[in-house]
Amino acid sequence: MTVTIRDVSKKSGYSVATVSRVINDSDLVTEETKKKVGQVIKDLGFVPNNTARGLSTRKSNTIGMIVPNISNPFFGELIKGAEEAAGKNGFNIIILNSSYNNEKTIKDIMILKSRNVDGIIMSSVDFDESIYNTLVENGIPFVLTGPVLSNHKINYVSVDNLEGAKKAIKHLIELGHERIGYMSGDYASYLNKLRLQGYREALEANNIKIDKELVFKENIEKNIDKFMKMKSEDKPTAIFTFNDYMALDYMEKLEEKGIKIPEDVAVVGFDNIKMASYYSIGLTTVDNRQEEFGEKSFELLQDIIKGKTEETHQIITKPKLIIRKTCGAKSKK
Amino acid sequence: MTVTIRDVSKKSGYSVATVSRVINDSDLVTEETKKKVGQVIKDLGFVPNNTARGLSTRKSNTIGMIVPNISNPFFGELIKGAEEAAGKNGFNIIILNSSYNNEKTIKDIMILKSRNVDGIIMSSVDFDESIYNTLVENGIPFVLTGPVLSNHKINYVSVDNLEGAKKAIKHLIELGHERIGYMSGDYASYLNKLRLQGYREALEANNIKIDKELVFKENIEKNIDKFMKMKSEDKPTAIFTFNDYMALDYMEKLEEKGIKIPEDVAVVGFDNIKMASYYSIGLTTVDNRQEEFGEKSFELLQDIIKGKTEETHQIITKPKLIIRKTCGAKSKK
DNA sequence: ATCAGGAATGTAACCGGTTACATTATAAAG
DNA sequence: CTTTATAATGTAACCGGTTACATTCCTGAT
Repeated sequence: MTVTIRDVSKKSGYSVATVSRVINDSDLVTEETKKKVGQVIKDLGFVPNNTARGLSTRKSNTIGMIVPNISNPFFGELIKGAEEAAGKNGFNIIILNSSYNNEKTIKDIMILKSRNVDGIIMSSVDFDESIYNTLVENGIPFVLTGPVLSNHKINYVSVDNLEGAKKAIKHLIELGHERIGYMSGDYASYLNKLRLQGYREALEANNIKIDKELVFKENIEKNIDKFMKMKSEDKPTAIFTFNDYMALDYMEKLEEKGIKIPEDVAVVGFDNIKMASYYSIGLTTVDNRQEEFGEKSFELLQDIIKGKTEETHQIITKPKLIIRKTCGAKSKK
Repeated sequence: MTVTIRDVSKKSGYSVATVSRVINDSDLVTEETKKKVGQVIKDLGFVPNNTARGLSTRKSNTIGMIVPNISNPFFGELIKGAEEAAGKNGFNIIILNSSYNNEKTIKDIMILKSRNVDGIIMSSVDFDESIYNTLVENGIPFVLTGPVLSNHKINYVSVDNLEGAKKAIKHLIELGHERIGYMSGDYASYLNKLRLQGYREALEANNIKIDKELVFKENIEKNIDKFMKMKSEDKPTAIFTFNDYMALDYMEKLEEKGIKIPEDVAVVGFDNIKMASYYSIGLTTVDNRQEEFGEKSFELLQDIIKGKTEETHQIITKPKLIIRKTCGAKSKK
């Protein structure tokens, strides 16, 4: 039923090898034969079977992508960028949802291995030793997205988190704030550490001494409690949050308590998730351009797969501050 | 380097056929041999090569999924549901982004064909004849998500749009509204038609005569203009929008003009996108449960692939009204 | 005219599984 | 103790491509 290379061979009078060469646009074959065979291919509606191809070449032109949560647009954009770049290069993407679970991630890696993917783009928040080992032992090329805390030299693409945090803080300082708080949750990720460090460095660079009381590292409820109990003159006049999701959460809680944003306290987030841009929120934030990320991750992975590069690469993109309403900056309108 | 079935065969002393049977848990093989061979498989770390498997079985255990925009959480949730259901059944998903482009969609279908996917879940907004033909001519099982306007009997999973619209309108009527408007954009999709019809039927069922002036079918700007120019006694006191994205857009524009929601006009959307749930928005809307959709789509597709069903199926899920703030209903809090 | 060497094409093994069919072992029946 | 049916295992062809190596065909040099 399905048309194979041998059908094309028979009908065209050329051998399967030649047909194969035509398919792969080899320069071992004349322009004339290319035309003739090409015509037969069209006539028969022949489409090369990628599975068969993959078996003999040991390549699948497929890359795996493991993300914690597909429905989170943050990852959605990442996937979109990667998918587009992949498509342009004849690759397709198999998506797996790890649900933030490392055991599941390892299973996923093995699934991808059995499918002979050429490489994996990992967006695992908590990249640990067991994941690293699984990837390396199975000889699977991979690229990580996001900042990576690891003793191993690893390929990754990440935004410059330090720089992003600094831009946010610098902007707040320029708006006249001196008591700037940092609010995260109580889960101490490496990412959190980096952004907090950026916060500190920016303050120091502007000769503002760091007040430990302004670094809120408990869970959201406790942080809000602490904030509410502070004397007004002690309260921060601006808050930089670990990420946009948290910023939204904090804003919700603060507004419930009657705190006005940005009048009483300015807020700046990180990530620039879609929701941040919605008018009634207008969250000022640091854009880390997920889509571009996805694209770069794929490109790096492709270079690795094709053996264009031997060393590991750490690609750090520059973030951009998106000024909206919650920081209290005057809009140009 | 990679361990193959023949390595397992050699080391275990059994033939490749028996090893293959063990892998596939065939009951043609003794429990004892299963154990023995199983041990060798473990020892060698053998993982069956899915590509080779796919070549001989002509199955890939892969399904393709074509969506218009991966980064839109609406589709993200759909993908998530499908991915999870697929994973449980040993399937993986290749994602393709059609960017709302039908030509791209057809190319994507051919790519998926060359990859021998077992079936496709399509979430094409504008499912036309050419797409239908491509799928059928290539003998690819497929399931559509969303309502389908087609002369052909097609497998699809959709929410009951009529019912959803009716629930929304009924709720507004119960809140005391009599002048209820319908606002869409000027792109007349089948989906739009269905929801508009639900709106009409609900009004009629409640003996409210339909006022053409309250159906806004121009583009958003024009509709807003028209609304603003209406005499206050003519203005609708509540608006049902085609979907949540539009609801947000309309709300933004209306609030810019000083119209308060829900005091001046109540708003109800459709889809229950994530943003709708955010506190400062609190959009009352109709939930069509995308994730469940993805799951059901996969399950239906699987039945078709496995030949469990001959006829076509139209699965219609029941939507649920999510009452938040924009409809003006008193909150229970 | 003869030959070397490169270009174009062909032959057939191979990738790593599956499975129809063949064979052997095992047990029940005559 | 055959015969026969059945269960367990083995042999080898096959899925549809790729590609190393072999072959044929030209062209230009001697």
